[in-house]
Amino acid sequence: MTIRLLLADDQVLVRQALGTLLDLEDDFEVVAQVGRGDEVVGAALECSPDVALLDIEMPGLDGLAAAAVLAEQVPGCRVVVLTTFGRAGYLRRAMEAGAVGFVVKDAPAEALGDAIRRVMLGERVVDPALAVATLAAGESPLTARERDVLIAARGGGSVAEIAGSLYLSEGTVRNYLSGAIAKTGARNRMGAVRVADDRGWL
Amino acid sequence: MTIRLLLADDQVLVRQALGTLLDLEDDFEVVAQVGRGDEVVGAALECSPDVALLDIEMPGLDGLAAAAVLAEQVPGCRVVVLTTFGRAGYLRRAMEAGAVGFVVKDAPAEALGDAIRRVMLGERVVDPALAVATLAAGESPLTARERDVLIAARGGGSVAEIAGSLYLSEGTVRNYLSGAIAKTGARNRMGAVRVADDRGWL
DNA sequence: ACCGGGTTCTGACAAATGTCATCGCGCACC
DNA sequence: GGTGCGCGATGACATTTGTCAGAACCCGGT
Repeated sequence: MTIRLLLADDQVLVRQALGTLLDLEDDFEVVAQVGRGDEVVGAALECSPDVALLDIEMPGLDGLAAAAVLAEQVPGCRVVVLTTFGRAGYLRRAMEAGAVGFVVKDAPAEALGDAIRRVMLGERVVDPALAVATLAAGESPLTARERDVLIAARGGGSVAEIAGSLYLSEGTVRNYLSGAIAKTGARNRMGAVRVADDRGWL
Repeated sequence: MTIRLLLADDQVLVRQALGTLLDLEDDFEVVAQVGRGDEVVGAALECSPDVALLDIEMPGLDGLAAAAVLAEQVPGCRVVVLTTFGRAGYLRRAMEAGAVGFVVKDAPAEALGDAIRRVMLGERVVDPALAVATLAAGESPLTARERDVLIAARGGGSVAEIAGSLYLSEGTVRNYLSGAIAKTGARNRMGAVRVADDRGWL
């Protein structure tokens, strides 16, 4: 009895390579391949895969959002997030989105097959080192607005531009920025953006 | 007669998948796989591949630097750069480093095989759209020092920290930063870093 | 009804950043 | 030998950031 797989990754070359690799295994069958997050659900409804392998960085809809929709609309399909970056926040958000597995592209190929087979047995599969890092990063101490401001600041704009895009006064933006800088332990905006981003707080 | 390939990519999963994909073709044989830039030359000397496929983002030594060393020390080996990002500056730097091919991971799998076969015939292979973008981005207008300062600024440090790490006075750093901001058309440090980075000027 | 916390604003202040003019030094090019 | 350009520095200045206190509002909990 073969395990039916859906593969979502925006890099065609990587997706095809991964597809061939997995198809070589006797118990795997890649039944759908998509290159955009917003095509995931449609393909899953059509092909009813057992496991969906989702990259995070994708156009249209990111893999985490796609996982959330998938968990809701196609409950029979287990989600394994497969990503380049073993960033702490990604893991937490993946779990919150209903994923049951999390594999980094740095892992050896057997680890992927292994993970797929184990989630089919009902297990949750996560790299232990990454799990520790995630716990260490902890919950975000940022308020919703501080988060918004940091996201807007990521683009590199001035306080005036951030204020404009969020319809806030400049003083308010400076206040939130100040709070975010304090909470992240950084010494300026750039540092705060980097820290918060790394920890997955954005 | 098979074409001998060396494959360099730090993401094990991607590398293995790509390896299997290429090995399935009758006229390809993957004779070496490495995960770090500084292992490329050693492996090439040992296995004498016809074509080296190099990712750019790698630990140790980046793919562009590896390409340069390879072109010098193993002249019989053609270099094809294989990267995630079709960023303008990468292409130029790859060409300067002696690469004869440039393939984006967004391309379909046949494009890669095609590129390999064509470089073996002595052709140079580059995605035309990317070539245009590269020409549009133009040569870097930054002086060597402006570039250094921007690179140091990328980490998010203050002027004092940048000055310290480059052994310059703070005023000088501010001057270079100012010049870089003007030349990139940005309105502050963050913007300048982003623009210059995107255009491959760093 | 009261308290606490998040949101939004203002005003004031210090520190960091960006701009500009100007100087001397060395190197390459004509 | 002069000219131009990049490097490195200084000083002065305007602007932008970051910090802090205070005040008003809304909302949820006790």
